[in-house]
Amino acid sequence: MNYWLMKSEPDAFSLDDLAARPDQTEPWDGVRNYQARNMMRDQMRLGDQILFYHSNCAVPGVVGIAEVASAPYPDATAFDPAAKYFDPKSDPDRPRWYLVEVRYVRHMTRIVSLAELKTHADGPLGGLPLVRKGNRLSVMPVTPEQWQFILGLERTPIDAAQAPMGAETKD
DNA sequence: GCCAACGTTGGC
DNA sequence: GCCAACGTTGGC
Repeated sequence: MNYWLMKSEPDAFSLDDLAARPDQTEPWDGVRNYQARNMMRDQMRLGDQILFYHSNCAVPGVVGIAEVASAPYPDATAFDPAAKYFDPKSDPDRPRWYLVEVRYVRHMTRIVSLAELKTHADGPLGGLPLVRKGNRLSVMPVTPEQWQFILGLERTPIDAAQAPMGAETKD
């Protein structure tokens, strides 16, 4: 089994939105980045575990767990001229874009913020693209060690003296 | 809202 | 194949 981190803008599609879906499952359509596509198409397997990450929001960070709920298949939104992510270079005979379905597992007991994750960028999370400057990948692999470490952070209360700027709840 | 970092496009 | 221009991502 593999581990992943997947980003979503909560204004567009949040973890709550996923939990509210029928079967708590959603096709992860709209990915138009080759690296992200390759990981979904070539490496994701049913049951792989996903850190669900909220980007472009007040407190970016890992908000929950999801899992891969289907085999990869072509992203049909690329074929639809009316769709936001229409791509005329993709057609059903030679699909350019692929997706997997993602199923809700649970919310984190607390948000593990990007700011907090970054405090470990020179340690256990050194190899995680998310904490490296300028990273824009919306789907990335997570090692078993990184996965366990991040879940360990979840179980550890934030020490106020060590809390990164911005990790506190906004007022 | 700003802007740095990045990926893609297209002229040459 | 190079690279400047452009559009997008996403933290802050």
